[in-house]
Amino acid sequence: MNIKEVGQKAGLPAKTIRYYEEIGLIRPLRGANGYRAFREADLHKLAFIGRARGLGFTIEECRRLLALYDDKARASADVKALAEGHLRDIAAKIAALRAMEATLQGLVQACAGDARPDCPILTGLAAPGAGCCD
Amino acid sequence: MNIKEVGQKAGLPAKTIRYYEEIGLIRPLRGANGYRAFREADLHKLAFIGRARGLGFTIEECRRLLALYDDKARASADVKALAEGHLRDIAAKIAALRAMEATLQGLVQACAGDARPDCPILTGLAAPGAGCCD
DNA sequence: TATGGTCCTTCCAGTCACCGGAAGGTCAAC
DNA sequence: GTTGACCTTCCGGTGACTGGAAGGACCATA
Repeated sequence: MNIKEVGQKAGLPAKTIRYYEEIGLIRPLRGANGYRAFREADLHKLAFIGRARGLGFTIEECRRLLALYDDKARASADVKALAEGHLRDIAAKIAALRAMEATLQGLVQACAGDARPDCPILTGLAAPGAGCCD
Repeated sequence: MNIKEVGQKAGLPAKTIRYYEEIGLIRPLRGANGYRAFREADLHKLAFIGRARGLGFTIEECRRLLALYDDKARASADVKALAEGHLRDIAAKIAALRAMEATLQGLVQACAGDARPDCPILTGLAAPGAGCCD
């Protein structure tokens, strides 16, 4: 398989796959013409990485997940710990975004949104608490 | 005011303030010794930027917010539109994170997390749908 | 056989919003 | 005069790619 074909099957752009090779996540063979030659195992690995990335795991976490996947003597507790750590990261990000959302929604609701210049959003940013509803 | 003092008052590290000058967000004066000399107006602006960044606005959005803040003939509708656009971005990010969280939670709950190698998290990543609960 | 189009390769640079550190100048206190 | 804390600029790195240029490879058709 050439890079484009494997990319289509794994749902990843060719550029990304080259990058994954560069950082040592995958090691495809090379043909006589210098083209990368992907086997089924490479495709499998790429799809695995793609799904892990889709769940928000970092590249380094993907690397560890792949190592655990390859390690037939792994303890599922190690995988679970990794995933739970990531779940905590996700929860923290959601909480931070929700806090932003709540504050900003308060400001937006107070803003008339007409042709006049008076704007609680700007005054709220200029001096929290003094403006309106921070 | 020197950079450290203004940084403490605005809640921003000196590095960040130098960066903001580099990209043209602020233009502090310079003393005879080459040190940046910050006025009250600079501090005000920096605090404004800091709060906007804290709400997740990008640097470019901060630039536009500052321009609107300086424009006494602005329409509050323009500010509101900017904020609402950002609110949509936030909502989209939250939705994406929640989707990740839900999927990952399903996998984590199915995982025994003991010393055995069997792991629905890994099989779920290796082949969605086949593994367990994707 | 020429030619065109689509693939492949590497390398370089850019993204975003900074952060760390090195090398060197300045200032205030003791 | 000598610390030590500040300031300056410049360079490089972060994460995970993405875009583009320059050049080689492959295949089908005229």
